[in-house]
Amino acid sequence: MRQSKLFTKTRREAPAGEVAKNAQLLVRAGYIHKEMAGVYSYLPLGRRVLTRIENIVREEMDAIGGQEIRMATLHPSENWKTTGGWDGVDVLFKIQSRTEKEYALGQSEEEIVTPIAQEFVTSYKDLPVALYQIGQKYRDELRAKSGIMRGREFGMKDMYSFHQTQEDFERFYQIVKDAYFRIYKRCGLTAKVTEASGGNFSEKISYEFMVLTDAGEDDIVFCNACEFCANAEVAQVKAGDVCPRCGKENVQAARAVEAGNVFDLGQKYPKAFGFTYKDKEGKAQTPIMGCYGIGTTRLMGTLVEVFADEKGIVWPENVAPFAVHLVSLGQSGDEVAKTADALYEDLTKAGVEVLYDDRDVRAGEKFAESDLLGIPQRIVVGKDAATTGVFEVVSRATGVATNMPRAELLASYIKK
RNA sequence: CGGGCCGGAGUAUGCCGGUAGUACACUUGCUUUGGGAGCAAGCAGACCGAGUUCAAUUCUCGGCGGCCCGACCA
Repeated sequence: MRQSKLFTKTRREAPAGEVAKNAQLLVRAGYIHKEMAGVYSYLPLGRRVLTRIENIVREEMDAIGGQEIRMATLHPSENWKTTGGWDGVDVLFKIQSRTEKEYALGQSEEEIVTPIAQEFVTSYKDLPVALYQIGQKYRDELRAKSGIMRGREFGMKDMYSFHQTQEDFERFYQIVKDAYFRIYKRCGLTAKVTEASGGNFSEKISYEFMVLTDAGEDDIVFCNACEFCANAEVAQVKAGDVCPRCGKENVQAARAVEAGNVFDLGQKYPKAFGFTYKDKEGKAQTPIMGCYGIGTTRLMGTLVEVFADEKGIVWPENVAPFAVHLVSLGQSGDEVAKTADALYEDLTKAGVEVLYDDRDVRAGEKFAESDLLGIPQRIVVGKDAATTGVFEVVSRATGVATNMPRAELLASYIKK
């Protein structure tokens, strides 16, 4: 992609009154556009990052047998009235058509997925099954805040599983948990899982996946030697105490952001819809249900919060909008520009995703913008590169620069 | 939902009861070219409603919108 053709521009100044680092940087760098409080559009750069995050989530969900579907986000009010959510869920957006028919906007999809499953799951042979989607969610938050971390419209992966027994749900939960940890790891994050109450959502327990970052809203305590982790508000121990589970190490405290959750829904929704299947004896049974969420847009905001430095965004390799930022310091038509053009062609042919800054602007502006955009690797093409064929490769995260001859540079990408 | 602050060119801001000024961005020209350049010219602005006043962008009230703190948070 040639930067001269890229839609959007960077800004020098952060938008007024925007305090959240993720929103400041993503708006300044031209990744997102704010529509209103808690609602953002994703511009080409932002959409690329979000797609990469979604693809990581998609791969991991597919790998554990999840089947991707696409559910409606405009919901019939009847489904919500059936489960009690119409009056019971305060963040539910309710809308009315011009003929005064009522609808809800999806803030979660139990009310849709349960009747879908009901139609196709009629036998114990159809279980277990896990359905998921990646899409928009709408929540009527009283106060949207923290940029894309807590909006009224946001992206989420939500998966729903149905099982014959509680044991089978527990088995599947362990599989999902491992997949979640792989997702966070691939995004460069460290996560812990806590047990929490299910809120008004479920009388059963729920699990929250917490990513360690000072930008979080929750305080947690955890153990490095075992899986112990709890919300500090309800924990029986505090930092420095011996771990209550393994006794091997002392508990640590940290700030964290909730980046995923799992709810043991029991039979609440199947019961509400009268969803049963026939067991081996031909008797009607009600399935056990679980749901599993990961906020994709929140994950994107978390990555900005965790990795950004004073110069701008720093993307982990696996989610960056481009792998390489090729910065030409030449002016269109000169030898430097021709050298950069040729390298751009070769890298693109090699399958490398390159953002090529081919604009006729000054070097300082290009470097400042490059730092702001946060692409992991920068290749600088200056006078030296044009004459010697040696290119300067700089890591955005570490700032370390290395000089590589053209052939070696190309080979390093072909290996990958 | 309770409390606070705010609302002006595309963006960010200074001053002000009576010519709305500056910077960046954008357009044109010249110079410059390895860390957000310089000069010159140009384009472009008061959220809505009511009230006070000779006169309101400025003061008052209401609405709408934004941000922050708290509460809330599937």
